[in-house]
Amino acid sequence: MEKTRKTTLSDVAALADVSPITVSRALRDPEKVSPDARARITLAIAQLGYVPNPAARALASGRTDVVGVIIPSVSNNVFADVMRGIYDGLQDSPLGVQLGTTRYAPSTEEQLVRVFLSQQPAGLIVAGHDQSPGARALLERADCPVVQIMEVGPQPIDLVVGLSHYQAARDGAQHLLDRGYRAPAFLGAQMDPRSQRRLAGFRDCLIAAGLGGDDPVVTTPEPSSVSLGCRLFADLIATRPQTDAVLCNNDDLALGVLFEAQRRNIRIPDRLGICGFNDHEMMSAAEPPLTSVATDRYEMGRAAILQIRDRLAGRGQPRGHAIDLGYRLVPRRSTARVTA
Amino acid sequence: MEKTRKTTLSDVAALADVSPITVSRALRDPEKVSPDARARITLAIAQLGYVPNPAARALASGRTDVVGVIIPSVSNNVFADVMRGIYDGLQDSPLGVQLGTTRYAPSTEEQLVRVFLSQQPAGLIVAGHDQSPGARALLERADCPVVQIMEVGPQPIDLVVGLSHYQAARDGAQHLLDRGYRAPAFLGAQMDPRSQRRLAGFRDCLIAAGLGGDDPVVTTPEPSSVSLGCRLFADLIATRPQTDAVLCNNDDLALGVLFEAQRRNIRIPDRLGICGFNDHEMMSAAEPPLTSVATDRYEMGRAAILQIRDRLAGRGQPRGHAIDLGYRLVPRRSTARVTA
DNA sequence: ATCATGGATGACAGCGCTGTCATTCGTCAA
DNA sequence: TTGACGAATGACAGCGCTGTCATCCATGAT
Repeated sequence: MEKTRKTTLSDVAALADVSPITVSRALRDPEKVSPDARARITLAIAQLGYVPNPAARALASGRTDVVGVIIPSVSNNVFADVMRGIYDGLQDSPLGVQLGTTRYAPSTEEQLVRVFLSQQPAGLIVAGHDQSPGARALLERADCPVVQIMEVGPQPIDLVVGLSHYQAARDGAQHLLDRGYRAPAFLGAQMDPRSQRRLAGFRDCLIAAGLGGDDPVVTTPEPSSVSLGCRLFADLIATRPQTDAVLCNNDDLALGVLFEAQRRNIRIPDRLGICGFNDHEMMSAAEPPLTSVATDRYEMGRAAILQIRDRLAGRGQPRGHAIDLGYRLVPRRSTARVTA
Repeated sequence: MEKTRKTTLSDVAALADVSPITVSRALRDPEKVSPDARARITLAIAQLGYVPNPAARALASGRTDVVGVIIPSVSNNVFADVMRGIYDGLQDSPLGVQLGTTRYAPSTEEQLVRVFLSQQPAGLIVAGHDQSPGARALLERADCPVVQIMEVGPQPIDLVVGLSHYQAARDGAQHLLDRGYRAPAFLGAQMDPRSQRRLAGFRDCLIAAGLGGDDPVVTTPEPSSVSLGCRLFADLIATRPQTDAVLCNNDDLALGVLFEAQRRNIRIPDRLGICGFNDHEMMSAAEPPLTSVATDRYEMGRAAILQIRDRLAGRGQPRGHAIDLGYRLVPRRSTARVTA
């Protein structure tokens, strides 16, 4: 097989009978090229099957069409939804994505920020606002839009799309109290900063209700899973048999609690109330359907990309702009106790 | 804030008192540089906080450190597991990932292949072996390793890591028959080519058992979900009330069937057997635990990357090499019928 | 002492594109 | 008719790195 040199801008230019720079402009900024030349160039590109070389573009212009995305993990289905939003937000744009995973390690995150920024990305999306001081300094100095997603909080670096996990969990806990549960517990896995904030919301709700005596909390740093929900719930009722409701740090755990409760013939919602977090699609399908605090992970990713696209188009929001996507308590049968 | 020019190879070279090319070599191929020079260079890099410019590297060398990954969707949790394997396989390598999603559209896939290949990737990972003729031609001509994942099949393009979905589903169906079920049905969503092959395995199993009379199959092109499992199962028993077992195209659907059966007080496994596909973690946690055909999605991603890394290191497998990761039937209570 | 050898290093050019001017040409007001 | 102006286009250089070949020097064999 013959080594065929890739077709370049100059090849297109020669065929279209213009100079290379005009082809470059036709690609980058069609308005600036006469309709006539543009037509010839378009034709030549099609005939030659020309595809621009992004490395050369990046080198010459000091910009890339890549958005860096730094998240803790790809297997967490919260981030799967976010990624779907990101990819949808990218539609009809020349942008691509470079994904990095921190595995919940701040040092890895800082390293990724450094590497991504050195590649002059079109924008950067990072999860949360608990970056290390070093990473934060780098991001503040970045000359591209930076979007912190997942969570709203104080002192944004640049743009923010998220919600208050503290409030969301606090409302979830309040819902349990409103339904007449008097000994709710908190179950958490993979206790990242957002989970910590949810836990704080739960605790404050109990304290405000005068139920803050002991601390009905079972957590683990292990990654979340349905099986883990079973185990944590087993631990919980072994140590606190009086528990009459659980606020779960996420839906996986809630599903595990449901299964374990079924195994032990614990009646839901009468003997035990269950509330999840995120409102994954399966929650409404379960039997009984499971209450959850709904978050819009998909929109989180999509909005983040749109923020970046707006900025690149020159009509973006100013530094410090935050979009609070909020949350929505979705009460279902798993907490529909007949109030005593 | 002052516009600080990025530090380049030459800056490092000047500080280390060597020529730029020696720095380049120290980075790329440390063996070829004297220990003395190497030490000075390492120091200079640290002092300056130098980070190489990948665009310049790519332009000059015609190679990048990016592996292109082309999958149908990021939200499908099968691919989430694959991605986790890919990222783990990347550990301790200079490689990065560029992800593209086809949304199950062959034309999008071909477009992505074209764009990715034009960027001279270090390797390419594509899902399945049902590429369009155009995409296939491009991939065959690619001058980088190409790994087809998910499925083993005839006429590999280059490397393959997968399993036989036909056999896996056929074994799943056979398991239902072995357990005494006599009217099993197939439930499928998002009927991509691999799902089609699973369906074929199911059908052939029934035919071989002399049960091939009608065609107890309910499918939909919609994306899979737990709720969809509920609905499809409702449709199924409305039209085929004699159904005594379901082989589900994936675990989401199986979970939906479980919930819907619970809602209708259909006893599992006696009145209805349920078998899923993939053996997602939740299957063992469910009540009753759900039988599934286990596949190793994580290893699929990891092995694909390792194949590419081996190739790049010059000790790779020859073109046409296929790794069959197989599958494993995991019988659980959901099909533990007391055989009549 | 001489030369072949190989390891270490360097000079040069160029990868494909775009930023920054400069140039050309047609149009319109004076 | 003339000059000013803006739209369209082009020339040039250079982005930061690496492939290729050339050079240098210490070593050991002759």
